[in-house]
Amino acid sequence: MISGKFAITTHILTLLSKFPNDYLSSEYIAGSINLNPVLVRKEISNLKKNHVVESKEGKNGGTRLLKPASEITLLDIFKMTFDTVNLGYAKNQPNPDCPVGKKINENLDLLYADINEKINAQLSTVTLENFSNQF
Amino acid sequence: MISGKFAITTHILTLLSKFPNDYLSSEYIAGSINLNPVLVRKEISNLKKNHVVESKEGKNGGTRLLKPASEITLLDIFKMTFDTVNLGYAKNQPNPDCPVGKKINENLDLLYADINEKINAQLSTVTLENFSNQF
DNA sequence: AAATTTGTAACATATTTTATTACAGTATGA
DNA sequence: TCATACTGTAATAAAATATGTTACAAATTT
Repeated sequence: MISGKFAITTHILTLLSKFPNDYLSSEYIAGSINLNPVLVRKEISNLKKNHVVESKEGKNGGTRLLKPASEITLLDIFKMTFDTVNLGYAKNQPNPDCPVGKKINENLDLLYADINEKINAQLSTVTLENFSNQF
Repeated sequence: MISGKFAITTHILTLLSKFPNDYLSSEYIAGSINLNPVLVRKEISNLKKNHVVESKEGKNGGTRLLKPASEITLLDIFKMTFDTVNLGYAKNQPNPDCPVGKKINENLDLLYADINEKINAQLSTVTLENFSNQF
C-alpha cells in the first residue's frame, strides 16, 4: 500500500479520536473507509509500531489511541506513512556518460528536499485534534 | 505516464537548454534519460501544446526551446506535468453515512490545497536556467 | 465452550506505468 | 528523386504496484 496510506491512517486516527475511550474494531473502521478490514489492520499494525495506538485481541477487542489527539500532529502521521513527497523520477538509471543524466537525480533530490521542508512545516502546525474538529 | 512526468520533462528541458540553437532528436534525448523514444516524444508533444518547444519533422529534425530558459520556471513545468501534489486518498468512496467518511476527502482536499500553495511558491522561485546551471 | 476479534501469510485481481512495435507523414541532401 | 532520418501517433504488450480476498491460528470475553 502506498498511495492511500496517509489518507487511510488519517481516517483511522480521526475515527479513534472521536471515541477515545472505546476499542473500535477493524471491521467498523473498514466500514467507514470502505476498505477491506485486513488492510485496516495492516495500517493499525504500523500505528502500533509507532506507539500511537494499542489493540486488544479477542471478543470486544479493537484499537484505541494511546495519547490525546492534541499530541499527535499530521507531521507525525506523515512520517509514519510516507517516505518523502517527490514529483517523481524517471524509472531507469539515466545515462552516466551524459552530464545531465549523471546529475539529474541528485539535483531533483535537492529540489524535492526543499519541497519537503515546506510540507513538513505546514503539517507540523496541524494536530489530529484540529483536523478532527473539522468533522 | 504519471510518476515520471515531471522528472522526465525537466530532464528534456534541461538538455534543450544546454543546446538552445540545435534541434535535438527524441532518440538522443531518450539516450540520456534511458527511456523509450516514443515516451520522450509524448512528453515533447505535451511541451508543444504548452508552447514551450517546437519540433521539426524529417531528417535532421528534432526539438528545441521556444523561449530562453530564464523565462521558464519549474512551476511552469509542474503545471504542465502534474495535477496537484497530494498525500493520497483511499481508493473507494468512503461511507456517506459516517460523519467522518462523509467529509474526509473534503478535509484532505483542504489540507492538500495548503500544501500545494507552499510547493507552488517554492517552484516559482527556480527557473530552468537556475536548474540547468547546476549541471 | 461459543463467539468475536486481532495478526498475518499467501494468493488473486485490478490498476497504473512503462515499453514495444508498427507505420504513415515530413524534410534533407546526395 | 530516392534513400535516409526524423516526428507523430495508435495499438498492443509487459511490468510494476496497489488493492482485495481467503484462510486460519491465537487471544479474549461472556
